[in-house]
Amino acid sequence: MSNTANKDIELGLRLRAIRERAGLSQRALAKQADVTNSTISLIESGKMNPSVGALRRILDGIPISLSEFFAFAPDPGPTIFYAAEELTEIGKGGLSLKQVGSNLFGRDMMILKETYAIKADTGRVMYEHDGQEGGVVISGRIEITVGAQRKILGPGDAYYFDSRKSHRFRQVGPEKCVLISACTPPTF
Amino acid sequence: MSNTANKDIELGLRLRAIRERAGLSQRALAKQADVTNSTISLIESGKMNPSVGALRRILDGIPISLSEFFAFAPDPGPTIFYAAEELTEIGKGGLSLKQVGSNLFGRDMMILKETYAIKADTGRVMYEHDGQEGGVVISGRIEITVGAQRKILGPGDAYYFDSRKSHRFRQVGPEKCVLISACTPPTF
DNA sequence: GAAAAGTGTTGAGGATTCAAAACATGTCAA
DNA sequence: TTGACATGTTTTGAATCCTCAACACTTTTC
Repeated sequence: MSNTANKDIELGLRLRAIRERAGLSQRALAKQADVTNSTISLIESGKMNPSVGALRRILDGIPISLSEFFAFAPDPGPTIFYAAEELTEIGKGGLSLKQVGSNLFGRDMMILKETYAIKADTGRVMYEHDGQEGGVVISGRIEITVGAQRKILGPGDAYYFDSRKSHRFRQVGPEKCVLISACTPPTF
Repeated sequence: MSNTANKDIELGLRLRAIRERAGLSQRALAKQADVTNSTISLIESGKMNPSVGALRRILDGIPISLSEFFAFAPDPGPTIFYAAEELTEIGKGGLSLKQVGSNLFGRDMMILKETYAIKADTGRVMYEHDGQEGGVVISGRIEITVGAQRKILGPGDAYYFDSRKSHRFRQVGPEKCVLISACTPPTF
């Protein structure tokens, strides 16, 4: 028994939870996974530290990816959903910025629905702040300048850049532009 | 040598890429990870199928989580703009996930355009990962379950929650559902 | 009720992992 | 060159995984 015994148990319980959620018995899973039932039993009871290969075969039989497996866990909680009318408007001028929730508490990101009116422009002054930002254009067209690069994006196009680069957004074309963006951290 | 040899190599190359990106030698990582350098060498050259415990110790020394490790896709790119066709498709089944840029490294966020076909469902298995996620619905309707809470969202509605809560997305209604989401972190 | 088939949980043994230390390069400084 | 130190690779042996098989128990079937 090594110093990783507790980790083994944690891993075992995780496997058991997922297997049971999938409605499989140890033997049924073993058959699909090309592993013996004893292996699964030992893993689930924390008495064995499986090889990655064995675990992979087992998870393939569920099926679930290794990445998903190690990310899985059960847990419940607080304020989550926002109706369209509830998005808080923080824009000004020809630029409407609708924020998902408040930016203040314990948020790692700010998510915005941005609507640029005809010729709306974040201005000649380029913004620079810590963090990163990205988004996807929903409708209309917008010209984005990041550092020395400039591009016009249309519906479905997207962007992602480090916010420390100077950047500017400018609506172009005959139609207002809507995009969904996210930025981190939520500092202003 | 088993039938998982190619998988072993894949895993080894993955480890090597991440280790080198972290600027660590095999011995340096071995010391931090409380593993011997030979173990790392054998894994990287695909001659050994490590135990989960060993791999965990090694990744702790980098550090990177198991989930991140298995989610990592070697694909660099300082790109800023992405044409609609260039968004990388990472979904499966009735669920289309189009990612703005490709994976983890140096990114604080992942931004997705998610398209749920009729009755598409992320499944009963609930996911957990560190970080937070949020999004805005563009069209269609979707039922989102987060922990004990459940709600149906339509165009313009939004959500934001801690990713450690178990969550599930399920398309409802007669029309496919499109939403833009962001999640954090692909941390390091 | 007894047989049959299901469940998860143990031992024994061959196969594999993993640590320790040697091996094989290559680089840098004297 | 020579030595000192870095890199990744390989060998050897003890520890561990993993299979096969049997075990103990519950549920289903006749």
